[in-house]
Amino acid sequence: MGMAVTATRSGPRDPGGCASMERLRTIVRGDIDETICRGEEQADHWFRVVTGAARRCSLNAYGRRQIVDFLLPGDAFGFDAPALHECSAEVVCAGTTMARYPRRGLEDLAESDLQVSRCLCDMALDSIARLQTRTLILGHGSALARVSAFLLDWADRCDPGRDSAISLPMSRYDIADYLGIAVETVSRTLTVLRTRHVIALRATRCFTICDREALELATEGGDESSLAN
Amino acid sequence: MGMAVTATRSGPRDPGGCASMERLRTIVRGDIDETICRGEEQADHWFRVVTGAARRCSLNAYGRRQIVDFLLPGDAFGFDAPALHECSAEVVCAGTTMARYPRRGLEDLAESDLQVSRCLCDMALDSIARLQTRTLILGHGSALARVSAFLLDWADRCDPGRDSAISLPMSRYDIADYLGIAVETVSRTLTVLRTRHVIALRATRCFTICDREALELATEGGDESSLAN
DNA sequence: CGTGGCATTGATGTAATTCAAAAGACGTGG
DNA sequence: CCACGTCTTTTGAATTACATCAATGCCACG
Repeated sequence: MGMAVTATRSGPRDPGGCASMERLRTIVRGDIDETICRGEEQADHWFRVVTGAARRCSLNAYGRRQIVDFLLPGDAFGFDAPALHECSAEVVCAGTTMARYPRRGLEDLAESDLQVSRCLCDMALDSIARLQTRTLILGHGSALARVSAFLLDWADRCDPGRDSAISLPMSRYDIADYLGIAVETVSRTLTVLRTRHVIALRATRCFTICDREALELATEGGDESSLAN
Repeated sequence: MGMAVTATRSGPRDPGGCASMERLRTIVRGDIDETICRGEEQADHWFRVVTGAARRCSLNAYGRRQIVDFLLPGDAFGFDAPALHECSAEVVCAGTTMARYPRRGLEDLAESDLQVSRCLCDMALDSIARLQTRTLILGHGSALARVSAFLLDWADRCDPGRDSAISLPMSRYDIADYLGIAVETVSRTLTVLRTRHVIALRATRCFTICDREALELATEGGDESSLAN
C-alpha cells in the first residue's frame, strides 16, 4: 500500500501519531478560553489535539474575531505559514490537552522515517478535508443553510453514523464567528430548527438530530417552505 | 534540509513537478468553460495546472454553483476525498492546459522516491495555504471586505510584490460564486472601489491597485467612512 | 448588422445585523 | 440553600445591506 494521496473524511482517528514521533512530543494543557499557542509559537511547532476541543482564531485590525477551525482529538494544525495569517489556538472545553512537536525535529525525522512522513502527510490531508468542508459551509448563502451544514458536519465528526446526543462544547459566539454571522442569528436559527422539530436541544450545548433529511435539505438553501410550519 | 512542514505563500512556482513524476504525466487541454475533470475522474487522478487558469466548482441539489478554488499554473488538486464533495474542474481562460497523473502510480512512486514524496507534500501544503486564505476571505462580513480581500489575494498570486496591471480572467459570475455573493453586488462593489480610486479597471477583466492601503483597510471591514467620498 | 452573453445600473423586497432588554445558566459567598 | 452578580442565550424592534427583479449598455462574434 502506497502513501495516501487522498484525504479521507475525518472520522474518529487515533489520537496518537506514529510511535517514533511521540518521543518528540510535549503535552500542553489549559483552562477554558486559555490560549495554547500564539502565532509566533506556531512557526516552530506543530500541534495536535489529544483530548477535549480547541478553536483556531484570527483577529483582524478592528478586533473582529474569526474562527478558522474547530479541532477535535486527532486533529492537527501548524501546516500553514504563520506569517500569512496570524492565528492562535484556544481551549474550548475543560480537560483539553494537546501534543506539541518541534517542527525542526519532525522534519528531520520525516526525512529518514517513511512512516512519520506518511503520518504527517495523512494529517495534512485531513486538514485539507476539514478546510474544504468548511469552505463549502461558508459558501452557503442563508444563515439557515450555514447553521444546518455546521450541525451536520459537527455531528459527523463527533459521532459518525449515529444520530445520538451530540455535545456542542463551544459557545454561540464561537459558532457565530465560525459561520460569519451574528450570535443572535445563530440563536434564532437554532430555535427555528427546534420548533420545526428538525433538531432537539437536550441542553443549550447539546443537541440531537431528529430529522436528518430536513436538515440536509436546509443545507442546500433551496426552498425553505419545506420547513414552513 | 528536511521536508517542508509549512506551506509557504503560493507565489509563482515552477509549473513542472519533479522530474521522475513527469513520466507519469498526461497533458489535458480544453476550451473556455469546458470541464476538464469530473468528480469520478478525480478519484483516480491527480491534477496540476500548467498554463492558463481553472476553477473548481461544486453544484448543490438546487443548481446553486459554488466555486471552491481558482487555480493558476503550479496549483494542484485531487487531494480531497471525491466522495465527500463532488467537485469538477473547468477551464477559465483560453490556452489552459493541465497535467494529469494516475493516483496509484504516484503513490507507488512516492513510496520509493523521497523527492516525489516531498514534492507531493509541498503541493498539498500549498493547497492548504490557498484554502486557508479563502476561508479568511469568505469569513469577512461585508461584500466590500470580501471583494477587496479577493482582489488583494489574486494580485499577490498573479504578481507578488508589484502593483501592475492584473488580469482577472474569470467572469463576474465566477467571482460572485467564489465569494458567495450576487453578481450585481460584485459589480457594484467594483464600481465603488473604482470611483473612490482604490482600484482602476483598465478593461472589464483587468485591474490595477491604485491605493493598496485603502484596499487592505476595506478588507478588515471596519470603518467604511475611510472610503466615503 | 444583428444576436447573445456579460456587465453595469436602478428600484424594490427581504433577510440579517444591530441595538436593546429580558430570561436563563452558573458560580461565589453569605 | 438562597441571594447575588456575571456571563450566555434568547427574544423583540428598528435599521441596513444584500438579493432579487428588471432594464439598459457593452462588446465580441457570427
